[in-house]
Formats: sequence, structure tokens, C-alpha cells
Amino acid sequence: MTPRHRATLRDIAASLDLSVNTVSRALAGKDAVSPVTRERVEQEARRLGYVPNTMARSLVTRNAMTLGLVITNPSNPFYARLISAIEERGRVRGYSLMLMVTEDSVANERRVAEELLRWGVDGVLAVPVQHGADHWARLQESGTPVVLLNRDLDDLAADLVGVDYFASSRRATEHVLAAGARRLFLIEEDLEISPVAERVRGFHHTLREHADSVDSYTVARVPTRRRESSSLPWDPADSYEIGREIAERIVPGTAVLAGNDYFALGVYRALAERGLSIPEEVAVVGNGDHPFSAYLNPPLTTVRLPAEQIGTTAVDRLLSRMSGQETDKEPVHELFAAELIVRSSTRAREDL
Amino acid sequence: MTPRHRATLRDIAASLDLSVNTVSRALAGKDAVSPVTRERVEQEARRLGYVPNTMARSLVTRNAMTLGLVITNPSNPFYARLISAIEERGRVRGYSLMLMVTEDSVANERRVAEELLRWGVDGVLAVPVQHGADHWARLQESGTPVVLLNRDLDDLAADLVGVDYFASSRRATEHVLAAGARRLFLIEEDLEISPVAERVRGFHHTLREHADSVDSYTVARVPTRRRESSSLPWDPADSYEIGREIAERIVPGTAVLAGNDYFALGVYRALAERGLSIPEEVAVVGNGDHPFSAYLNPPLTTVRLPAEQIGTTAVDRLLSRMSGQETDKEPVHELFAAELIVRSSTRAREDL
DNA sequence: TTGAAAGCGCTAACAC
DNA sequence: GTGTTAGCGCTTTCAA
Repeated sequence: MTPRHRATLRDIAASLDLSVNTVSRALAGKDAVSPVTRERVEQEARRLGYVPNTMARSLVTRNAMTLGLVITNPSNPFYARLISAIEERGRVRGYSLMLMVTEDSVANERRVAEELLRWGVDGVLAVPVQHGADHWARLQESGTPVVLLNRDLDDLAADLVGVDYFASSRRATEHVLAAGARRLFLIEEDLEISPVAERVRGFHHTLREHADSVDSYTVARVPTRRRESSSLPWDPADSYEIGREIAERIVPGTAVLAGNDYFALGVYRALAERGLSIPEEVAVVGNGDHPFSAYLNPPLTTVRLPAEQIGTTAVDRLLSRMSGQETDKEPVHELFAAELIVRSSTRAREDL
Repeated sequence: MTPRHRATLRDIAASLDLSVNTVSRALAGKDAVSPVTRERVEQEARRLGYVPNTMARSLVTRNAMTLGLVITNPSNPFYARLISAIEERGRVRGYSLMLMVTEDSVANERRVAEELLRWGVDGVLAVPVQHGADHWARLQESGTPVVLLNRDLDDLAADLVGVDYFASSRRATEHVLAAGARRLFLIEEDLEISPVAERVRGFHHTLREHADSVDSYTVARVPTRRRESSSLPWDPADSYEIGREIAERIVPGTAVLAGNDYFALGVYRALAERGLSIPEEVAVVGNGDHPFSAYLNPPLTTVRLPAEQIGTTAVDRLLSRMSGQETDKEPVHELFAAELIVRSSTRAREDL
């Protein structure tokens, strides 16, 4: 904790009787330096424990070598994996990460965007809250590219890297229909975000295609706790009540599609309490393929999300935008397929 | 994406025919400015869309208003909660967060510490990998306080904010002993980190105290996957094999204490496959109280970790150190109690 | 190959 | 109250 003076280029220069400039060039590995000088400089730098000042450099190069990462909730396991993937890819590419958490609050998001602007980060990756895109637009206008993660924003012309939830929802719905479901429930959090909207759309779309073989369907919205309090993890408790209501309306051939595996687990309990068995009496499908899902009783059929792929791609996408070669190119939406992992909580027709 | 010139103090000054300095003072809300001038400046700043340049300011104030947060693995749900708590507290206190991920690799950690040094962050919060503390010491020497999170480091004189794992382990062990366990298994990841060491110590300590009522005990180390690959989430699959071995050695009065809830879940399956029932034939205790645990079958007895408290306290601790008022004060270890949440995977004596 | 001068955008010290 | 000067640590002309 010795608040010792930190060596600067000037210190090295002084002690070697060189100009600051030469020292800078020597350390930067530029050509216009004699091998002898370079050696002396490097040695003195080591001796003095010199550490370059990134801020000073950034100020002049106008290059922060930093990416802003804006996440609604790090406790969402999908976002946690996204953070890892993005951090890793960013690091490989030489970028540091400024992490900001919005807790799904627009007010926070505005503040955060402003903060990123002040820092002059080179680019921003963001899971947007929804409602209000002007702060993102502002970043873009000031020359900071923004790439959206997982959630789309209608009123912002920005790249998006995410999941093809429409397709995955269709896939899951078709799966339970094929297994004989005639009464379907979709349980989603009531956040007005594109992933939920897309899954609902995929659900409806598929049901329309199979109208003859469907008796009834319901989209249940679980009130989110996230708007009130801070960044809470998902919790089966959130869907338990809904699960109980559904449990009362079970007829042979019922299927429940849950927006995430935690919701599915809440439903598991509600069903168990009524003595209903999965998949014999009810089929259940989750979303996210969280590590616990394969170990539930019965193992949960769910959708695996390509978090690593998304994180990596998003960073690359952002870097392309930052390179400036793509200016004026239309926003790109890259949606990756999510894989349905079939386990014992649903059954194929053949098994019946 | 218009790479439009960003307004600076000079722009405002020029357009108002004032000195840069006056504008700076006006915007900073300092006293030595006439109300009229201030009003004009603020208006012009708005008109020009002025955004202060944090780096430039930091360069002169020698105050980055940034904290470094070093995490081994954001997909660890405990660390995810820690990240949320720290980000929130930091933000409240006016600090931004630079997030670095080490993936439990010392090489990464070194690089990360260097990076933080270059950025000149004001303080660092870190979950250390273990082995090698010189890079942290280097940060301290250059005047950047370091507060350790969750894991202690023998060879570093730094504050630590974490969990009293020794106590929680004792508590859990006593709990299963009280419920009649005579053969005990402790399952931990084989990382050489203080939390694991402390839990093992608590386990042994308690067993020694109850030597008469214990027939046998085993500490099983699950080979970690984290050293090889990137930041993977915990997975019940990791403990499943160990669980199977244990399942073969079950006698009446067996208890399994798992290092985390995911490990406990892996054991659940292994036991179920042998037709062993919990808690009648085996008691199981987890660690971490992850949201799924209460919804397992049977609900898992586990230890709740005070992540929010730790995050908040750690930030405050760091800020005190940064204030410089505590220089030369001995390193402080703040360990918070973890609460044992008793559910149906263990049984109190009375129930027998 | 090296150095001098200028400046990134801002704040701090002191004069006026 | 306001302006002038200086400087944070670095890179980038441009001369020498």
C-alpha cells in the first residue's frame, strides 16, 4: 500500500538521458530506434517497474480498447455464460470489459449508457431492457457501435445476435403435439421482451398449423419479480402458483411449455402435489438446459441455448462495426438455432 | 454511427466566448461562477450534447472512479450474485466496474492484474485463483488496495470478505450427526482453495469431537473440469461417479455432505439408481442454496450463502482502504455466517 | 536514429 | 467571477 510514485516514460527518459519520445518508441516496439537504445530502455523500464498508463494512451489515440457490456441480470445463468464467452473473446482480441448491470430498469439503463459514453468505450454489447432506445441511439450517433444481445429492440437500428426463439418454440410445440398433446400451456415471464414475444408467436403459429389436433391452449404470464427488486435469480417459486392452477385443469394429453427450466421445476412440484405423473399425464418442456435439468426426476426435456456461440459472434460483430468498414451497412440479425434436448419429461408418440 | 466530432469544454467555451476553465467550473458546480454564466454554460452544453470525458478527467485527478472485479467464473451462481451485489454497491458509491475473468488459471490472473494496473483502477476486488500472490502484491505496492472475495490467500496481506465455511461445515456435520449419521462422506471439488480447506477442516474437527458416534468418514475429491477448459458451470455430472461409488457403500446411518447443490444433485441420481431413499437410508446436505434446491425431490437441506452481504461489505471495505485512512492497519478478515436450511433430505432425530 | 513541440480533454493554482 | 498558465502521461507530427 505504499503510495509510491509510479514510474512514467519521463522517469525512464531522465534516468537514461533520452527524450520521452524515444523511450515511448522503444517500448512501443517501433522501428526507428537503435537496438542498443531499445535494450537500455527496456532494461531501465524493468528496473523501475514501469507500467504504461492506459488512460493517457487512450486519450491521445482515441481508442479505449474497452468494450461496454450491459447485462440486465448476471444471475440469469444464460447471461452468466454470455458474460464468460464475451469476456474471453474480448480478451483474445485485446479488449477489456466494462460491466454494467441494469436490473431490468430503464432508469438504470439510461444512466449506464451515459456512463459508457463518458468513458468513451469503443463499442457496446447490451441486453436491452426494452422501452426507450434513444440512449442507445445516442451512443451510436457519437460513433460507438452497439450490438444487441438476445433481445431485439424495435425502434433501434442495431445489430442483434441472439437465439432463434421462434424456431425453438415451434420445435418444442411440435414435439409435444407429436407426442399426443391436445391441451397446451405456455408459461412465460411477463416481461415485454422479444424472446418471450417470439416464443409466444412460435407457439401460436404452430398451434394454428395443427388446429385440428388441439383442444385448447393458454399462454400464462408469470408476474416478474425483477421489476421491483434487484437482480434476482430465476426461481421455481415464481411459477409454482401458476403450476397449481394448471394442475387443476389437467386432462389426458396436457403439455406445459415453460419459459425456463426453473419455471418448469415449479410446475413439477405443483403437478407432484396433485399426484400427476410426468410424462404419463402431463408433458413438460423447459428452456435453457440448465445443468440441473438433466438430473431432475424425470429428466427435463428442454432447449439448449448456444450462449458461447452468441457471445463470440457478438464480439466479432461489434469489432467489425468498430473497424468502420461496415458503416452504413444495414443492421444484421444473427439468430442461432437452439437445440431441443429430449428427455423423459416428454414422450415420443412411439412410446405411448 | 456518424463519427461526428464530440463536443468538448473548448467548444462550449469558444461558442460562449468564455475560458475553458470557467466552463469547467460551471459544469462541475463549483462556487466561483456567476449564476448567469452557469446558466448559459449549461444551456450551451445541452445544446451541443456535451458529454464529459472521464478519461481526461481521471488523468488529471488521478482517480479512475473504477473498481476492478476479478472473478474466476461468472457461471458459478454464487459469484453471479456477488457480481450483482458488487456492481450495485459500486454504482451507488459512484464507481464503475472493470470485470475480468480468470477461469481459475494463474496465467490469466497475472495478465488480468497487469491490465488493472495499466488502467490504474482505484481498487480491486478479487476471487483469487490460488498459488502466486505476487501480482496482487504488486498492485498493493503501487497503491491499489486489494480485497479478496470468498477465498483467502496465505501469502498475501490483504483484506478478505467471505463466508465462515469452517462454522457452516461444522454446523452441517453436527446436523447429520444429530440425526443419527455414523458413516459420513464429504464431497468437494479438488481445487486447493480456502473454502474447500475450511469445510474439510470443519468436517474433521466436528468428527473428532464426536468420535464415539462415528463409524467412518471419507473426504472425496471430485476432479475439477475447470482447470482444463473455460468457465463451465457446476454440473451434477461431476459428482455422479463419486455418488455411485458411495452408493455401493451405503449402510444405515450414512450421510453425504456435498460442496455444492449441484454435487448433491449428482448424488441424488446415483442413490436413486440404487433404489436408496433420502433421507431414510441416506441423508444429503448441499451447499449454496441454489434456487432449484428447495424444489428437488426430496427438497435439499443446504447452506445459504450471504452473497449480497459479502458483496456490499467488500465494496465498503475496499472504499475504506482507498480512502487512505486505514493505511498500515492490519488486514481484516470479515467472515459471514452461512445459514443451514434444513429440508427433507435430512431428518432430525425426533423424526426417526 | 533521435529530439522538440504540440496536443488529447480536462482540472488545479494562481493571478487579475 | 473569470482568465492565464501549467500539467496529467502519452503519442504524433516534423525537424535535425
